[in-house]
Amino acid sequence: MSSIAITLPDGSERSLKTGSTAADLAADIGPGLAKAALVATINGEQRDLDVPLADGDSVGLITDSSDDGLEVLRHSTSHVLAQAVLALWPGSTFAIGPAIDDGFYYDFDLPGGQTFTDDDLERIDAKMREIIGADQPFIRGEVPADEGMALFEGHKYKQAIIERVTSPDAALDAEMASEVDAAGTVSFYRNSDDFIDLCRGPHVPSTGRLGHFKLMKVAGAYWRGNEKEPMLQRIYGTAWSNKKELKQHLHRLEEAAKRDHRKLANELDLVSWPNELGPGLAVWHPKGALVRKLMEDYSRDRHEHGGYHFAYTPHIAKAALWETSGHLDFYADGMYPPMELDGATYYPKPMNCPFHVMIYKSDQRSYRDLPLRIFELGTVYRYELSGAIHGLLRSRGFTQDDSHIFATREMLEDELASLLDFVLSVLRAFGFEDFQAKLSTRPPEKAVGDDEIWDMATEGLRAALEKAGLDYIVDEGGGAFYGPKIDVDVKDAIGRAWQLSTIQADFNLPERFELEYVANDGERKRPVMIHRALFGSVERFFGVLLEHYAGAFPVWLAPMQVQVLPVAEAHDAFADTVTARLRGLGYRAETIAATDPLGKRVRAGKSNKIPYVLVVGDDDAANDTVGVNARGQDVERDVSFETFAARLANDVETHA
RNA sequence: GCCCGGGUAGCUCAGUCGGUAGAGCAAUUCACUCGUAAUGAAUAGGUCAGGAGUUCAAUUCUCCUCUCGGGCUCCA
Repeated sequence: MSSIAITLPDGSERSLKTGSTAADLAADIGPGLAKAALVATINGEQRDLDVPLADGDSVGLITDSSDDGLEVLRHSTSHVLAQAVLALWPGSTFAIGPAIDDGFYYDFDLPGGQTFTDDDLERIDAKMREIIGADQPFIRGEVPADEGMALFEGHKYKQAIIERVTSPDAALDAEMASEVDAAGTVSFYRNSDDFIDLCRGPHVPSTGRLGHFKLMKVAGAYWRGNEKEPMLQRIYGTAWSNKKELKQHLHRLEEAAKRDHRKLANELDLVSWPNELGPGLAVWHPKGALVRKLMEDYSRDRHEHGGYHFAYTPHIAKAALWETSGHLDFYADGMYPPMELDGATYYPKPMNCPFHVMIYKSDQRSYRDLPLRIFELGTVYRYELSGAIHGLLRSRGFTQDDSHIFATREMLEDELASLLDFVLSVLRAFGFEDFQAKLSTRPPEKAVGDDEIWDMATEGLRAALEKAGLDYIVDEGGGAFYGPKIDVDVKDAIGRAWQLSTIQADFNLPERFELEYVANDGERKRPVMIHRALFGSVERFFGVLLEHYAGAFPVWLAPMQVQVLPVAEAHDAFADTVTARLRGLGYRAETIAATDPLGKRVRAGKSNKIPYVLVVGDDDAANDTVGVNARGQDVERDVSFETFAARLANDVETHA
């Protein structure tokens, strides 16, 4: 047979000469595609373009306009990074280098424990561009494992990978999966006489296809992600199909940096982290505290109307409580150390749950009392690793909007459904519209509770998600040992996902604390507990809101809602009456007296992201009007006070 | 906790190849009284994160500590 038939993704067939490769197919279809194609899918599997095709193959061509193509491009760029580093640091060795979101990384071990500095990135970048300029082909080879070991003589991490993936019971981890095939043979790619890398592939045909990349940063990373293993030197980069995409990505990073809540907290005078306090401990300045109070007030109001009972509990408790709860057994590392006094040992609380359990236990409970919903804004202290601390998003002292719901098994499903509705409703009130949920089910080992209750709770959570019409993924076996859970992520204004709310069933604490209620048949039964945090932590939620709104809080949350600017000193008195009237209506308003020029005061108001900056002059004093500068909008002159007040009222009412 | 990089005025930063520091903004005072994103001038403000070492001399070099940032790990 001198020709083969190939099926294309659209179902059409194409006839090619025997021995043709995927690259030939691309060329046959058109020169544009020949240039753009990076890899092929052959019968559903990604392969290099130089792979010969067989009669009857289904073949698709992947370009850099697809996610798959970008991934290949990034993976190939990581190889070029490795080649550059190995060339520049003789004696260095390399571990793994996968594609990741937006880019790639590669882990290295430099001789003599050397480390990269930021300056090294420039040298590496230059070397990489040299390699790309040389347009070296990526040539695949395959050898048995033992030959592979010889091929990577002196490269212990590569050898470890070969051993790992070719051992019969190799549990392939995801990171290594991109390195090799687990079929007793290993594949590698040769770019030049000096460089080969263990790799499953596929790769772009040659290094000349690459180039729109930027090395971003140097970081330490443990070999195999295990803190017991050696620390390797990781270089991160970003790579795109063209210059414009790369530029846009860098621009997005800049925009995200502008929204950094730590930067905004400083600029807007909301929160600070004095070194004197210690890592992960913040002080809330008046403006930040005001926003937080508004958030908390809103939360309390919703909970009050949602059938919750408020509670307050202490910040410390004796060791016995934490022994019963189990925290000292499995969470001691995360707890602040104990305080000894009066012959007893006290711990700061890392969680509120045991206290709410105490409230439950303070009385004999009937099924008629259930569900019992306890709510507290409870401040907890956790000893987070110093390197894990991140502004308000991860701190050592924070306030959970913590609810514990005690219910019977029979009530579980309805309760979970209404809880989820409640959570979503409150999140929407804060301007979040886009949600993604995760349902985590029973872990394969070590779980408490019988099958029946796990099923009931898991199905209850699933039903709640279905009923709410929420997108969700299932993390099989991802639940805690004490019960299944739902985590809710929200997407912010620039598309980043934040995990905020959680609803967790708990079969463990009711056992440990021997909780009971009297059922309608007089029997004593064990209730189920549900942990539910909505903001997660007030501090973290505040940080997320700050980034979501880029500091421009909606009117109902803005620490200062209106500034009134008299044009000149002659108008100070009228400005004061406008301010006083607004305050009388319950708004947060202030006059900025005419000591500075108007332009300067307008600018300051805008910089502080004040929702409304009003300017009042002669005309306004005469006609009881104001000049309205709404944040982000053009000036409106001669607006009557009443019209403006109605607009404010509407903004606050609708949370606009 | 681990790897890398930082810490200079309230803020954003410059600077000193070792001779104890500078700008802009902010603050204060004075003048200007102004209809929409920075009026002008003057003044004040710093143990150059802290400690130790080397040196005639350290903010600068070295070491340690604290702390911040980026990652890793962790977040039952």
